[in-house]
Amino acid sequence: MLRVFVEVARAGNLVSAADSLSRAPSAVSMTLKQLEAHLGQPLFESERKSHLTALGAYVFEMANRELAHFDRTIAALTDFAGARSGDVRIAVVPSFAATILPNLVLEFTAASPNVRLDIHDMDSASIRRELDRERIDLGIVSDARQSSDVRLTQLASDRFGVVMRSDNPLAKRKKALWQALVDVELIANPLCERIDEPRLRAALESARLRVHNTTTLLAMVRAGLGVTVLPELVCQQADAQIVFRALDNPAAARRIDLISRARDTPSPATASFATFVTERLAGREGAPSEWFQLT
Amino acid sequence: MLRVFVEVARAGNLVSAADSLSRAPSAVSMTLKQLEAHLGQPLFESERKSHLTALGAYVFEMANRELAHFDRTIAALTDFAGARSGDVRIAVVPSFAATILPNLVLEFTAASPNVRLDIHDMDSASIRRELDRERIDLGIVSDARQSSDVRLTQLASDRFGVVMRSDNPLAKRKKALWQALVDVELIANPLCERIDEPRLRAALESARLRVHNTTTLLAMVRAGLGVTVLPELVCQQADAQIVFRALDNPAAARRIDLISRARDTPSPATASFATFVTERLAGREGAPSEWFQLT
DNA sequence: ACTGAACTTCAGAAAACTTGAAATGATAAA
DNA sequence: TTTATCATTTCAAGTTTTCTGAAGTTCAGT
Repeated sequence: MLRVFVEVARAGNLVSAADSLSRAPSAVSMTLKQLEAHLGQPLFESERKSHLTALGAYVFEMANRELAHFDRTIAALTDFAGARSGDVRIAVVPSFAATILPNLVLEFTAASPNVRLDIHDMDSASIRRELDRERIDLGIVSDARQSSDVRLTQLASDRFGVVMRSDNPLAKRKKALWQALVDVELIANPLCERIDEPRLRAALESARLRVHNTTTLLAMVRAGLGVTVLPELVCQQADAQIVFRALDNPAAARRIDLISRARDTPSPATASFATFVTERLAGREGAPSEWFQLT
Repeated sequence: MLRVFVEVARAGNLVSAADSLSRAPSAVSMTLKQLEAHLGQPLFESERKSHLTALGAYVFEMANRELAHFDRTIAALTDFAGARSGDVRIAVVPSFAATILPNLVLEFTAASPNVRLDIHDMDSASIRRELDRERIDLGIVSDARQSSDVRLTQLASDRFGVVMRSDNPLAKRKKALWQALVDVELIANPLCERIDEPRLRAALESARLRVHNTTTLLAMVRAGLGVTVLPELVCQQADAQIVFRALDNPAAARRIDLISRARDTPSPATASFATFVTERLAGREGAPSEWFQLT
């Protein structure tokens, strides 16, 4: 009713208003009459709808404001529903956060300027905890355990390999890398200890150094203190002095998984980001540098 | 749709929401489904409508605000239309403004607290001019001339009479007052000069004093400088020292008229005040003190 | 697995809205 | 003043939307 009235008042006559409302003039006339009946007063001075009464002027002003307000509300609602706005809280393992994530975020925010991403980086166990506490909406973790509480999607498979300084003799060797590990100075680290391979286990037994922090670990390798075994993604952060050689036969890899609370329906913005990340990366293997091309 | 959704979200279940909306549950269910279809996302976590999704929570908040805003707008519109709010600019001749108007305003504002009255007092000619310039909505004037530009309603008839100090011999006389004027010291004034009566005209011819301002005029009478002829309403402002004796045979009176622009539809508030004043006073004659009883 | 309450689906009924034709009213030109 | 024209309203009939009650499905709690 208000929309019809505003259009007639703006147009100054009923016929062209009916036209822009895609209604027959009689329909517009009747709606207008209903509104006047509701208010108990005429809205126009004469039968020709060109001059407003005092009431008409007042209603015109108020109705314009109301319609604008309503349209804004509906736009906000559909934007939110269409994930064109909203907040997404994400926690990501550091290696992914430092390598793949930036490009993903760049592209996503370009497509969805009104979605705000709130990104934390922490280890997988913390991510899982924060997810349970509803402090984050999505997590990107490695080797997540299946559970009824989480919805899990594998994003990629991250190969393990030997990490060494470029002048290391092993850098030229392509095969039998597992066997070679036994003979070199190996620096242990938590990431590689989950691999179930006898030759690696043996090498780790005799390791004299164990380093937790990745940056420090790579610094050790760069200093020539030894080689280590890491997922390819982690090495991406290192410079050209560091060389990565994938371990084959058998291949070893960790999964990179996207997790969310199974009990909740994700917010549209969250769902939108999750879908975006999944479609960009799902099930990808091979060199991390090829996982993601910026379009 | 928003109203239905908000009610269901508030109630926490569909059946009682349907009840308070006076709809069958199936109708509510369908409306809800439509809204979800519009948004492209579910609004509730489960089929049982107790837990909102992130989208549901957002829509609930926005819809609540929107509905409140809308209801306020509609209330303002119907208030204005029902003249329960608005502005009325009125110009009134001083005698009326000082005597009858205060009680009228008192009663009107009590009944319509959201109508704001903007009251000026000025002479009839100025009122007519201000009305034409659309600087006032209503005028209360004396002896307005009929015209196609103004809508005119007679509010009352204000008798002329002789005004004298209480100790004047004329005060005891009830009859033949016109004749008596010839023999007394008459103070001329513009108001009485419009009366077409030969004996008054003769008396005015020989008047030695002519006073425009009413307050000064009454002060002259009070000082015993003579008697004058005034409408009863004007004398209401005077104290007990002043006596008014109506002139009969023939009776003389001025009209008090309510005027507004004929070309405009008055605003509901204006119409409401005009109706109120008219119904309270229309066509009244006799002693002004009886014109208006505060109820 | 059963029960009962909550919700959904469906088809028909009711209400609201829309339309085109004809009548009415207003303005402008003859 | 009359006539012509155009805008608006009224009316009856058609169309769409919304609503209802009955029957079916799902879910939580026994």
